[in-house]
Amino acid sequence: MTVRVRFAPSPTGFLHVGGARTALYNWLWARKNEGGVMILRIEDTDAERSTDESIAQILDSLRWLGIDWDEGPFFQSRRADIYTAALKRLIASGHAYRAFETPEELEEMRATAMAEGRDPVYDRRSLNLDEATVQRYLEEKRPYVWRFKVPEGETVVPETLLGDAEGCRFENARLGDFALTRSGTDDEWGLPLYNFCCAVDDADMSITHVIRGSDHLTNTARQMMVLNALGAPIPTYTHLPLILKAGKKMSKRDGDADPRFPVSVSARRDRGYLPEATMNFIALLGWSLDDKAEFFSRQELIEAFTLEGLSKSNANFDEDKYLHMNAWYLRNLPREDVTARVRKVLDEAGYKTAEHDAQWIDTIIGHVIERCRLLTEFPAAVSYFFKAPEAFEEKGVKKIFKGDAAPLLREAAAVIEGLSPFDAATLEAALRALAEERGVGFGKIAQPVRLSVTGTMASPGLFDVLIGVGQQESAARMRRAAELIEKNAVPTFS
RNA sequence: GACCCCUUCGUCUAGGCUGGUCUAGGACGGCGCCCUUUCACGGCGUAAACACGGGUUCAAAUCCCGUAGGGGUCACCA
Repeated sequence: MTVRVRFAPSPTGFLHVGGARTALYNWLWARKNEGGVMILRIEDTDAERSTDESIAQILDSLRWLGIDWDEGPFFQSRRADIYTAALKRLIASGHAYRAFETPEELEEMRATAMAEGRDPVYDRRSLNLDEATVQRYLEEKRPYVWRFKVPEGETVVPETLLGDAEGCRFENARLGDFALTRSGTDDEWGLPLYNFCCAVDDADMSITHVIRGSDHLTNTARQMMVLNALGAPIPTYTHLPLILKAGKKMSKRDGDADPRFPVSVSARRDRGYLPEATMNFIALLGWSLDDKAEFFSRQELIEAFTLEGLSKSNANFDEDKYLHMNAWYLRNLPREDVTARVRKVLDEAGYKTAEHDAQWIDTIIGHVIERCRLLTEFPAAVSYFFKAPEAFEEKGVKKIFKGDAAPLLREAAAVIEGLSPFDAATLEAALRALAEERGVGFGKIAQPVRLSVTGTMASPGLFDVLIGVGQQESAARMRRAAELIEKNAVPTFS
């Protein structure tokens, strides 16, 4: 049997990491199985909340992650005929009936049921309406919804992950006669609702495996009842544990409130996360291969992925681990690949990398690469290679720009200026010689030099920095720093 | 509240189906050491968990029951 899966987002906001993981697992399952088909279905039956902008952003995020699809995107909003036909079949077979209650009546019904300790489900009052009353209501043009008449007994959701050997069981009556459509009249059919469309589409698209968040578990029982009523085959279901944020379900409503920890995929991209790291990290939130494997390329993920490897319990989103993984990819992806992406970020930050020697750009990126965890950290990290620091780290100035730092800097500048060739070995020998000559440890020279050239106390190896900055420029910066120290006018930042 | 689901280090997890090889392994984070001109990277080491209570068994993290805790769902949203 060919595997057919779908990712079915509702375009009511951006794609968040939970949705991305659902998409990923479906995609992996399709790609892993010979001939597997990934379908993208946009569940936009809620015209009020669905937006074109969301659709664009969701597709964009999926593409960025490298998750592609074989069929679709299909839009439920354009499949009205299919749902109408299915509804007619349900009506004809006695599985659907009109319900005339107003929202207020339903609200009251729920409140009463709760107060009496019953389940807050629809009490079927319209089901028991006699024919004459129904006719009268219709003539009065009273709006109504079509409700699904749940059968007696129970529904056992065939679950690959949760529940017991058979799956998860639900008592149909407790699920209630849910609405299939929004309210309308005979002149104008009400628009179909989620549980109905979803079931119809899963059948219509011959979906074999439904992989989605476990927040849908109770919906699945409803959808199965519709599938059964339609005589459609039942796919197997896999309800994924949820990704928790601060212990609670991660939702679009959380938004990107905290800019440091956004939940949307696009905001993560903007923050400087790599798609490779994102995919890898997300894959491991609820799935694992064994007790060793951590890093998976796209292809390795496809090969390793199994439904058995899924975890049953909810997972917390660990920012540190995500960051760590991103840093790993920065260091381990092919260098030219990373360089290209970093150049883009640098250009966006105004560095105009095309105006510099490509080899030089690549070299300085190499110098800071293991000090950056996000693409967005690069502009600040390479700043002193492009321009002299305007201010110096306050802590460093206090600690290092003191004593005989200024004369030492002037001497070091003179040494550096006269060097030929200007390479790491020569530089090191000369600077060490100077330290020895002055009877100080190498750090006494290295630290002021670093601070004067970069403005900070932390940097890549000193010789790399000096070579990257350039012979004359380095010497000039050191002299300028000496001057500032002597005038006691070093501009600082903290 | 009702229903459903889940429960191994702070976090993500391996192991659980097929009880003994688990004095519970890995990773992130923490701490310490090494490398070292700083910061990183890297290396080494270390603290840290089977929710609790009963069973079953020669033997339970693994099987059963109960309790507790957590999560999800209870729309004419998806």
